[in-house]
Amino acid sequence: MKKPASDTESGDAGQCCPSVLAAPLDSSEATELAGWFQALADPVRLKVLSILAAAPGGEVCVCDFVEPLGKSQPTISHHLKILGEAGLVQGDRRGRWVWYSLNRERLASLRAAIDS
Amino acid sequence: MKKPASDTESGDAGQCCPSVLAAPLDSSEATELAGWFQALADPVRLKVLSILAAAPGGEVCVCDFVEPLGKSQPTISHHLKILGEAGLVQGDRRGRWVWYSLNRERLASLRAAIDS
DNA sequence: TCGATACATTCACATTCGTCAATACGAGGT
DNA sequence: ACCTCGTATTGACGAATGTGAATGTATCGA
Repeated sequence: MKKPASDTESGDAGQCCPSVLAAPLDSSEATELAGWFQALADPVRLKVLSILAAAPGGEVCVCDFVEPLGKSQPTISHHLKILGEAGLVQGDRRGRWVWYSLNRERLASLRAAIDS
Repeated sequence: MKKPASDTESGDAGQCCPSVLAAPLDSSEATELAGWFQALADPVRLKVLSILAAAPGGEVCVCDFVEPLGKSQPTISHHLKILGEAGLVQGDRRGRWVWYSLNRERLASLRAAIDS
């Protein structure tokens, strides 16, 4: 009822990504952020990220995901595509193999989005 | 790889919540984390959190979500339930109204889970 | 007690998602 | 050329999700 209407874009000057806790999100920002979090909302994809984070060279080829994840190769390829579209991982083809690596900047963006 | 690990209680002994980037997640940890992120994977729920974060007293009653979210009251109640089950918000009944507030500790846990 | 108000629950529906079998694509190796 | 291996895509299926109409449950005021 009596909303003080104290919102406004207080200090949102050109930040890197929408923040949940800054000001009321508009629809496009909320949808974009939700898409990124949706990429994290699956145990298989979280395992992919953790395996990538723990990999010595920071890179893991697709074939090395199959056994620890216990999923079929098409399923893993599907999840890698989703993570790639979310900007969380990127693949690099070398010969017959594709090596995936973590995009820690995007992960930091997501962390900043829920920063208090 | 080697990071200063300057965060506060991040001794990996008895940490507060699973971390994506620590070690390869086991299935139960991955499922729990995925459930929390899934609560964030919807634009309506992100808007709920942002409205709560911007509320002057830190509390918003359900009726005040209806207009800014543009969804039906049952739909909003549904989303509040999901956020509550994820531990991200909590409701307090006062008379005919229920005031919801943000659980910033849980949000901090999620932030820590993707901390690099 | 009755009616009105605020919120939660149930139900039904359309859409999306995760999964795998089958298949296609692409890059060596012979 | 072929064939093999690693990866991506397609198609189909069941399961989960977001939504609102209808209904249920409390709480307050008259």
